[in-house]
Amino acid sequence: MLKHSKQREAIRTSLHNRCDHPTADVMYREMRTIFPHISLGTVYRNLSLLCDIGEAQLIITGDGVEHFDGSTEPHDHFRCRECGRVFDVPAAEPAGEGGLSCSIPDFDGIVETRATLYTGLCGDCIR
Amino acid sequence: MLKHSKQREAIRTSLHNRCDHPTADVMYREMRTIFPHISLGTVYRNLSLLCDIGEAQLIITGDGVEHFDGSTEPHDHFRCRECGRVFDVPAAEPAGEGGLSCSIPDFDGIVETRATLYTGLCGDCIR
DNA sequence: ACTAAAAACAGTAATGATTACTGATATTAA
DNA sequence: TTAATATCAGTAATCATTACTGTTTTTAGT
Repeated sequence: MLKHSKQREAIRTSLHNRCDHPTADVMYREMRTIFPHISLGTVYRNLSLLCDIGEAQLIITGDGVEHFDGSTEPHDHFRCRECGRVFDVPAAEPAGEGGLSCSIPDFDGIVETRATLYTGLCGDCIR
Repeated sequence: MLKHSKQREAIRTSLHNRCDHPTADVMYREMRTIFPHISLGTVYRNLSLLCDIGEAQLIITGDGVEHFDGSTEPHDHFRCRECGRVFDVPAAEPAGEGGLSCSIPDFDGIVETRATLYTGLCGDCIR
């Protein structure tokens, strides 16, 4: 049974208002401005919980840390290898006509999720 | 300057002959049957080196461990959430006509790599 | 073939992100 | 109001990966 908590509410609100894709540590530092005694474990637990209930999504970019995305709309990501920032990009394929199940030809399993990650140099880092 | 080593050669050969996508630990256990005193650090170092020189590729699946792929042909991956195995699947988009640079519309950066990961249930785990 | 420079090694310690544990506090259904 | 329990803060444990250290192996140049 899920109970309300100020900490979780603040984490969820902040994540939804952000346009970047913060790590748990970044969220922790932001939350400490509101709750000076908040625990890093609380941040991890609630971010994980928000992902479980579909109000956030976990992004693995290969940089060794978990990123969290407040948007659950289907879209892809681009990580700049220079500055490390993660940007949203439009989904490569429209979710319509067949959906994920038809994403892989000649495959006898069930596809539940698809995540596409681009890497390279962002516009800022080229200049 | 790159020097030859028996350990690296064995790691490379084994990785190229495998059809799965082993972790460093799996490779370590296999290599110990050939070199009983091989170090885990040696396995990590050489797997990383093979990736650097383009003879292997690192796959991040979000299961918390690094997987390595002996094939550098462009293709995507599917990870079964039940058994954890990682399968190859054909690349979603042909590499031709424009290549990666044109993968993202209205993007002012440079796209160097694209990795698509599907998750779900494999055929075996459905049954 | 001999030798010296340095690449690679085995073994081990350190790092760092994430998770698990513990006793206290806050929330909520009855 | 109260009892049950979800959540909390604080801290310790876990575990994959990386870094360090002294030794061995490889190889270019003589």
